[in-house]
Amino acid sequence: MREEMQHKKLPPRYDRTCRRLHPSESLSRVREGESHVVRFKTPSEGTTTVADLLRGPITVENTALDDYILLKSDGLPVYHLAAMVDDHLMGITHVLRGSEWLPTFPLHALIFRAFDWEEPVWVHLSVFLNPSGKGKLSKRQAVDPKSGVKAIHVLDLKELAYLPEAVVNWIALMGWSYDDHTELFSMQDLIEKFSFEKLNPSPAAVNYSKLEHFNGVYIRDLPMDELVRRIRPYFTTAGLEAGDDQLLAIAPLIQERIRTLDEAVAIAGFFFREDVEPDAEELLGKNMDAKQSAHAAHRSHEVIAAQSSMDPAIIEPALRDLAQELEITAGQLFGILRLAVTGQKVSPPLIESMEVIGKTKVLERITNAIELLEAQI
RNA sequence: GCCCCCAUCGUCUAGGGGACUAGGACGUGGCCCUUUCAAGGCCAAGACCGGGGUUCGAAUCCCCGUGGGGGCACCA
Repeated sequence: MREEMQHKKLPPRYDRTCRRLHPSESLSRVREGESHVVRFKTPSEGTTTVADLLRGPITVENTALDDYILLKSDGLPVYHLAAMVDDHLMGITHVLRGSEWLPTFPLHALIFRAFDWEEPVWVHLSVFLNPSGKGKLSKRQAVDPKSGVKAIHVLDLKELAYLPEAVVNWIALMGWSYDDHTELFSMQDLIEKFSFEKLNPSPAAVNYSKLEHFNGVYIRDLPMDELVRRIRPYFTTAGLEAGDDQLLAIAPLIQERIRTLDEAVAIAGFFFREDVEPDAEELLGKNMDAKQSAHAAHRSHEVIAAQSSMDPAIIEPALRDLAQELEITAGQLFGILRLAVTGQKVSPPLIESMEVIGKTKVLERITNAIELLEAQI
């Protein structure tokens, strides 16, 4: 069968001009070099029923179907033909694909039937929608915090410092569930527990906050040395020289505080910087003025300097005693020291952090803070 | 416009005629713990899209609306 050159305005479908040509005429016109394509001779009446594992039988009027092109005028097959032949030749038993393929599903089944091939089991999965639930999640969508859209490509997700196991778990639970309460699945669990019956045919909006949650769960579940291995690259990228011993020391301090791996640098970068630069105003203790704060810092310096070790079991009681002596709360005192030592208002546990940083550097940083405070008096 | 698919808390979902006062998770709010932030514990608010049927009985089955999604190439 071949197609005449026609230039109708937006024909909804092929008008079947050449459908009734005798094969011998088609053949001779092809031999004369006439441009042609090969189409599927779709039944002109009746209905076609195809079966999807999740959606049951789907019936369409054959009149709604076109005589689809199978071989293009350049002789190459279109996807519809090529993929079906390929699947058959490879002995594919189950075809799992996105529901956007539903409209061409009848054609695909018809091709199998025309060849008298055994049809595979067809499963049309639900599509992922944007976080807003409006529109299909675009594969090419770039990271866009405004719309809540980040990325869906695994490489992008990795770039965003998500753990592969968290991503797997997250995606597995979109459009599929195991029961009414189990949420954590390793790849091995999924291999064992996955079943077609529990697949959900309705579209699902992606929920990145749930990915964050899973990521936190998996980070907390990591053995310490593994956590070190995973966060190390982010320190390197940030230009911070972090030894494994040091990273191993801080890992327990940050493990339950980070939701993505790159946050390790933001929360713990101060461990590896030569100096910290606390904001002078933030250095003030809660409800305290510069003079009181400077005095507290000064006394802390003396107390810490006097200790034989940076062991938290020794430092913490000493500092608590000091707070009592200064008639301020431990929270007030720790607040000042936190800024002084870490340069941050939010940090890993202070006393433990000081131990990792070491006495010399801690005292240096406190001295620096005292200067900043005294300048404000 | 035409065709197809889908429809339970804001989101992901459990549910497949009575077990539903509709369960879990994320998120949100509150409380506890606490040197900050987290983590953890406890509590709370929060849904069966609407209307008709079927049935002794519907979140569950059927129909019609409505809404959402997808597709209408000599791309894949």
